[in-house]
Amino acid sequence: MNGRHSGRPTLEEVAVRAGVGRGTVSRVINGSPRVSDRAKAAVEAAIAELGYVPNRAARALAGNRTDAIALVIPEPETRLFAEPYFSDIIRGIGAELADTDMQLLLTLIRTPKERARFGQYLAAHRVDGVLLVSVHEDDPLPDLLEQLEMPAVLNGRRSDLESVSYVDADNVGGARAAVAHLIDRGRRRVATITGPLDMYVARARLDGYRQAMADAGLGGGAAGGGATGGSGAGEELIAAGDFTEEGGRRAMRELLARRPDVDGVFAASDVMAAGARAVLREEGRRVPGDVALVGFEDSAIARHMDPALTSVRQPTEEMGRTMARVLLEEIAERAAVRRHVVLATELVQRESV
Amino acid sequence: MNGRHSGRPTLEEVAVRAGVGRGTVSRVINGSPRVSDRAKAAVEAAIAELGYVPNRAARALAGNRTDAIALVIPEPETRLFAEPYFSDIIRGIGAELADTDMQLLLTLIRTPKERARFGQYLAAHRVDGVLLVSVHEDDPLPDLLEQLEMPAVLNGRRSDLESVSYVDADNVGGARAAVAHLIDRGRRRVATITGPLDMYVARARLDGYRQAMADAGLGGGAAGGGATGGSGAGEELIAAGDFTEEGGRRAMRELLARRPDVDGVFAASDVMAAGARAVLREEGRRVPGDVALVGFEDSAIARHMDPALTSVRQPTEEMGRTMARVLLEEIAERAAVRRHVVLATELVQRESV
DNA sequence: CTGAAAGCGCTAACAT
DNA sequence: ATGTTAGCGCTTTCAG
Repeated sequence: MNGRHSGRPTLEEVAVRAGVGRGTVSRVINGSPRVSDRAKAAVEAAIAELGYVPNRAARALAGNRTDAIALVIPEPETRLFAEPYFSDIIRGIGAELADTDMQLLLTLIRTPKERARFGQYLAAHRVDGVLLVSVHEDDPLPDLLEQLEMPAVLNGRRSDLESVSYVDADNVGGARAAVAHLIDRGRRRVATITGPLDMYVARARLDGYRQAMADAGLGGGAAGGGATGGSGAGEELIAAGDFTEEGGRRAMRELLARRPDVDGVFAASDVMAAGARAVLREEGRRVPGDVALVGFEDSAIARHMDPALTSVRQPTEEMGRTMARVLLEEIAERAAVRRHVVLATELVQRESV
Repeated sequence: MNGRHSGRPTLEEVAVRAGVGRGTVSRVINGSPRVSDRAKAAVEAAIAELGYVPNRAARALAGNRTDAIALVIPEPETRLFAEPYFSDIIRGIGAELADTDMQLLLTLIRTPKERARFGQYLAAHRVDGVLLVSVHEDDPLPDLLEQLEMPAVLNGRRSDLESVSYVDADNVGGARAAVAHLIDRGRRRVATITGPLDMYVARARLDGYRQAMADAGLGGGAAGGGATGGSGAGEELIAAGDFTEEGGRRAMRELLARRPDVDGVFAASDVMAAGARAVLREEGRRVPGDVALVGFEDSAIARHMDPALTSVRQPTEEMGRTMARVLLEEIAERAAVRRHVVLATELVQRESV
């Protein structure tokens, strides 16, 4: 009735080999300080000799934890935000997790049904924490996570009042710098192509645009303090996009129709900037000669865009790293301490403008 | 000594509620046919009422499996092959796994040390199977996997003699179609920019080039049957790249130096095609007027390249799907049946050339 | 067809 | 400091 060993040595065998009890072996493995050096050495030797590797499942079962975290990616977003952004995030997360024995579970959520099932998923204690990217304002997942008291970190935030821990780029600052740059270069009729305004990131970038315009005394709207509201004459310099190239095209056409004299455009994403540039060229405008473009670097295509195109770079990989670090901390302390991290962006000037 | 319930209902509770034994509940959950309809109904009702979700750790421990597979990505490759390729693969894998309760573990391997640790990782039975992308010819991982009798599926293959299961795109066919296309359009001095020839995928694409050249009676080398060997006058139309844009530039310059009269180029990746195009333009050649370009679509930038640029499209997402499907099959049958799947590519003609 | 019982390998509380 | 013991929740014989 015994002995259908799966081949691999168990903690028990290590204990025997080392001439100690199982408890001691467990303590050594988990780095408990309450072990004599002698015992510790013996155990470590036995582990090495036997090639012992702890069984995760057993550990998870007994310890009521999984040593795994989930990276949740809503499927639609994966397309929108151009993939390299995620790649970098993932790279960062991976880098941070490398020293840990924490596993990274990839969880793609594509349907509302799967979204619903996610609750169960978490409930089943299948992960110690959750990393969430591309959260929309009305995303119920963060609240669910909070209810379940599940450690979680968002990439970005739903609003200024985000309660769940998050790591975000300084979108306002980045946008502001981008627009200020255009203005510094002598552009006066600077327009912006926004992202979908139900996303905080899009609103933040629009805010940055407004602030920069206001700072320069140009009529970019009512802002200056950070409020997204505000309307006025400058509104005709604002066109809504949706972070897609086609959206960028549409918005650029709209802008051109409303203000043929536009001489600078800040697009809230490089993909939209690419679309805008295409339209500008079709319309016979020189870029950046007639119209200068600055985009937010969300995607790899930035590297393949017009070399003269300046853009706002986000510390994407660093964000991934930070997300993981924050999550690990949150898991370590059982307390629900929320952390809000905003990382600086950088204006990468490609050429003349 | 008991009762520090974690809150969630257990199989035992379901059994009590349904008025059956634990064994029966387990059978129902695992879809065993050896259960009466009555018992099954009772158990299902109890499960629904209690909101029972099986505990994966317990299951893994008792069943000696994990219901998880690992997607292994060598870090360096992640950069090379431009990320969208992976994104699509992952999307496909995710889609296929959605109906399963199989988990996807993301495993980034960046250092030789981590590569070494991977053996332990597997040994600890932490996954039921492995998905491997971007395998180099000298990659030891596939062999390790085979030794361990671990179900595994590669994306691509190390050579024509690959022993491990794989899912690959028809690189030879794609390259051949691309070059044939150029020749059909009247190009006669068609060159190729290859990938690193220590990768099968690069050799396969070169083979395709050679075959098409030979078919047309143009001196593309000695080939025709698939051998990569072969030299001759046509060799000067072949330049080695490394799948990077800069590599594409270098190769293009080389080509131009050797054969200023080149009128068509098949680049083994779109990233290199982009580099080649940049050089061509710098040199004052019109693309595709003077020199027509066809690239293999590995990356998203294809979408942003010259609209006149025709390219070879791979069924990337489908490949991911297939990989997952094949792996699941391999896991299901305990036997080590190797499957080799080659999916067709498609020539996407953008415009005139 | 279905209970009962024996673990899977580990952690953690309890005695020493 | 360390051995012992009792489970964690599930799968799987083994008897009926």
